[in-house]
Amino acid sequence: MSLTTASRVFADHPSVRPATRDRVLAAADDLGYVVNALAQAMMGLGRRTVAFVAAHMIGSTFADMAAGAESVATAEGNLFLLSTTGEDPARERDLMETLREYRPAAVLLAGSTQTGEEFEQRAVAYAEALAAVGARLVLVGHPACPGSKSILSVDYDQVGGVRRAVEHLVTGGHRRIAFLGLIPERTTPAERLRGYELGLQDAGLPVDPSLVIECANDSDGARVAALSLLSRPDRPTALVCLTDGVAVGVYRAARSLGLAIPGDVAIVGFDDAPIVADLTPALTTIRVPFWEVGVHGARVALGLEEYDGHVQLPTELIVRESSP
Amino acid sequence: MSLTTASRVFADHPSVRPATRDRVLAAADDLGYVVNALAQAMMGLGRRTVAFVAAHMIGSTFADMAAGAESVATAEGNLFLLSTTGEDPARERDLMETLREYRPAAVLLAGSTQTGEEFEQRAVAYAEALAAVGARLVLVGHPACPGSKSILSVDYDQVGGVRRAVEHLVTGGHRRIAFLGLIPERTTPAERLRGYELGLQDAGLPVDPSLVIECANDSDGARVAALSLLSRPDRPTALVCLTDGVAVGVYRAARSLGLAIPGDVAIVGFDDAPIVADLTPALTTIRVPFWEVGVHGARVALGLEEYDGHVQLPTELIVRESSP
DNA sequence: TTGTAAGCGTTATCAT
DNA sequence: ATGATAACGCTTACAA
Repeated sequence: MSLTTASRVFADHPSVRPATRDRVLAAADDLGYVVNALAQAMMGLGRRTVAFVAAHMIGSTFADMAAGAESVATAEGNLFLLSTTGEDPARERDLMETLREYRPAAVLLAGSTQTGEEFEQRAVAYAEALAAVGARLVLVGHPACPGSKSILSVDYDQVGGVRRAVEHLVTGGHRRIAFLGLIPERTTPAERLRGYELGLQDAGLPVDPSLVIECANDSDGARVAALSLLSRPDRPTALVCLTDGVAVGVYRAARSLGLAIPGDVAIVGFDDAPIVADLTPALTTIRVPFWEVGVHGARVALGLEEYDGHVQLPTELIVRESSP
Repeated sequence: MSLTTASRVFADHPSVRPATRDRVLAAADDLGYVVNALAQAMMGLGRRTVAFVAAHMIGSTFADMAAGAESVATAEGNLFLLSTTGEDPARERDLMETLREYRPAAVLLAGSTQTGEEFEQRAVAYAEALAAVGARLVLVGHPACPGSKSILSVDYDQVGGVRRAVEHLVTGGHRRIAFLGLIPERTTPAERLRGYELGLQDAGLPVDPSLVIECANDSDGARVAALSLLSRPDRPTALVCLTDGVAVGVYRAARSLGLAIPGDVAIVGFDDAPIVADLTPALTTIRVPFWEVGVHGARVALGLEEYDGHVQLPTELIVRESSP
C-alpha cells in the first residue's frame, strides 16, 4: 500500500493484483480521495485545457462559438476555460499571460479586432508566448492574418455571404442598396463591407459612399441611423445590415416611418440569429455556422484536424420575406 | 539569483533589492518565463477556479447565466471553467469527479433537473464530495432544495412570474387560460406550472387539466401542440407558454389558423429572449435576470456575498401587445 | 538581502 | 506484483 501502488491503481496499470487494487480503491472511497489533477498537469500529464477568449459573451454568436468549442473540448475529457476581455487590450494581454501560466493546450481568440498590423503583431506575440509553453493560438471568427502564415485561424465566409446577398437584391431589381452598420477599422465590419462592395461591383454598380452608414451595432443605434437614412428623398430601396440586430433596428425605423418591408425597402441581415425567421416579415439573412466555427477551432487547437493554417467555413443566404 | 529570490520577485515580496529584482525580471523576460500556476494551485495558492456546469449551452438563458458568472470570476482574476453534461446523469457524475480533481473554489450547477428526492440526494452527494476538496456547490436557476438546507442555491421567481402573468390575463377578462409546454417531472416546468395554478386559484378559477398541454420545449413542438389546442371548439382565449420559444411556436400556429393575437388568443411567454419585443405582435413575457443569477451564483460561490442558503431574484412581467 | 532545504501530490525509473 | 527514490516547479520556514 505505497504511493506508487495507489498511483498505479488510479492509472489503471495492469500490473496490480486485484486484491490490493480493491484495498486501495476501498481506502480511496473511504477517504473521499481523488487524484490531484493539478499535480498531474504540472508534470504535463492528464487532461488538456482549451481556453476561449472573447471580448464579450453577449449574443448568440460568441456563445455559439464558445459552445461549439466546449463540446469538442469536453467530449475528449479536456477542460474548457472561458474568459472575456471586455474589449480592453490591456485585459487581453493580462489574460493571455494568466492563461500561459496554466499551460493550456491552446487558446482560442474569438471575434473581430482592429484591422491593420497592430493586431497582427499582437497576435504574433501571443502565438510565440504561447508556443513557449507548448500552447497553440487559434483565431476563431477572425479573418486570416495574411502577413503571418504562422497564425492559425478558423473563419467563416463573411465576404461571400454579403456578396451573395447583394447579388440577390440586384436580381430582385434593386439599384440603390445601402450598407448599414459600419464600424470603422474593425475586421468583421470591414469584411462584410467588402462583400457589399464586391457585390455591387459584380453587378456593375458604383459604390455610393453616402449609402454606407456608420452606426453602433445594436438595434437602437441602427434605428436612429435608419430613421435618417430612410427619410432621405433619394432613400435606398434595399438595406444590407451588418447584423440581424441592426436589421431589427431598421424594422423599427421602417415601421415608424410607415414604410413597408419589402415593398418600400428590402432588408437583409447577417447571422441568422434565433427568432429572426419569426419577425414580420421574416428576415432574409446570412446564416453563419458559429457552432461549427467553434468546433473546428477547438479541433485545430487540439491537433485533431488537418489544417493548412486557415479554415474558412461557408455561409448561406437564407431568403425570407424581407427581400424580393 | 536563486529560485527563492526569483519566487520572491514574482510574488512582489518587499525584501528584494531593486538591482537583483531587475536582474531576475530581465532574465525572465529573456526566457519568456511565467510562473507555473499549476504548481502554485497544487499548493492551494494563486488564483481560484469557478466551474459552471449546465446540461446544454444553447439559447440565451444558460449562456447569460454563464456569462454573468464568468464576469464575476474573471473580474477577480480567477479562472472560469465551463462544461456541459448533455443532460446525461452519468456524464454529470463524471464531470463532477473530474472537476473535483482540479480543486476548484466552487462548482455552479445550472438549470432544471428532475423533480423529487433523487436529484436532491445526488446534489447532497456532490456537495459533500466537493466539500471534501474544499469546494462549494451552488445550484443556479434551480429551486432551493427544501430537504437539505446545506445546498446553496440562487434562483429566480418563476412561480411569481407566471402567477402575475395569469393575474394580468384575468384582469384582461380571460377565463379560459391554457398552459402550454409542460414537461413532466422537471423543476422549471413544475415551478412555472405552479405559478399558473396559483394564478388561477387567486382568481377563483378552476384548473382545467385539458388546458395544461405537454409539448417539447421548442418552437416546432409547440406549434404542433398549439395547432391542435387552438382548433378545439372550446379553445382557450389565452395561452401561458413555458418559454418564449414555445410562444413563437404558438404564433406560427395562430397565424396558420388565421387567429389574431391578441384578438382571438392572447399569448404570454417566459424569459424575455432577445428580439421577442420585435415580433408582431410584440410578445408579453416574463423577464428573468439570467445574467444576475449567474453573477450572484458566482459571488455566493466565491464567498463574496452574504447568503443564508438561498437567494431568489425577482422576475418582471413585461406587458406588450400579445396580451390585453 | 539572499540562499538552503523541505514539502506539496504526482508519476517514472529502477530495484526487489 | 510491489516499493523506494527522484523529479516536476513552486513556496516558505529557517539560516546565513
